Amino acid sequence: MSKSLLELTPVEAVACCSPLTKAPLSAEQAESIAPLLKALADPVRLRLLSLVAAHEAGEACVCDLGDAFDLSQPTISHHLKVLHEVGLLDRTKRGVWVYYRVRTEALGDLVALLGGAA
Amino acid sequence: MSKSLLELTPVEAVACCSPLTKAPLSAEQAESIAPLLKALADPVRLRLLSLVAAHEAGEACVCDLGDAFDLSQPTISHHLKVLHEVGLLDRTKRGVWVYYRVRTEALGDLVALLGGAA
DNA sequence: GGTAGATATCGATGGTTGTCGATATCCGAC
DNA sequence: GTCGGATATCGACAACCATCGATATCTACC
Repeated sequence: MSKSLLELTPVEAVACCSPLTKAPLSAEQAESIAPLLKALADPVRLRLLSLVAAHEAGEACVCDLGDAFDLSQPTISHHLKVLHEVGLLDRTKRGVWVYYRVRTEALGDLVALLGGAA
Repeated sequence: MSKSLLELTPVEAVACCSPLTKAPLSAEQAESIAPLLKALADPVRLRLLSLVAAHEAGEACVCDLGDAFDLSQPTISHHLKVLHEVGLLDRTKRGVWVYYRVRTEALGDLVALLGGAA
């Protein structure tokens, strides 16, 4: 590979490994993948991801997402940023509004890592 | 269902939902599932799970696991407890030794939730 | 260019978590 | 029964994180 694992985003790193049930993860692999799971391991972010994924056209405007939560606008923005930074959400600005879209291949790679592909 | 979501272990709860890309998770569902992902979202626990899963016969003795890490024995024990409590690892004591085994159906349910089954 | 609305950033704070050393518990062997 | 080794629990501490209010930035529109 051309880049070190540590230079990759978590979603890129997760595609590098065979299923964790087949061969033990190296320490470096685990360190690269854990941030992706950490991003998912929050109830608010789980729901945000789910809301975006299940939204029509596979994308959702931030203005639609906040209403589902009893949280401040900065907090929602923070969670979306976390999901974006690990590579789970794509971000597009159209006019005043910002739209997020799920990077489905990222979820697919994670599923493969967890052994789903078998 | 007979039990409330909140009475279930995370691995039981994760089997309750359609893939999060198909329908938005409820707040209650997300709260039930997040602990399972939180348990996975640590590099040491990822490697522990992987080591156990990839070990011969699908189970591993604690005495075999500690050597792979530069961590104290209580820390390894703590991480194994976390994985056991959320339902990802089964625990069996044979004599002085304790063996852990991956609950593969738990991983399978998680994969289904993340959309792997499609 | 000034204003209003949408989203992001900043700084602070309380709660959570990974780690450790010390200690407890459990079990087999002698 | 007691000794030694394997594992778990406890209490403490530092690092991390979710959340907030205040504020900044960006864009369309008048």
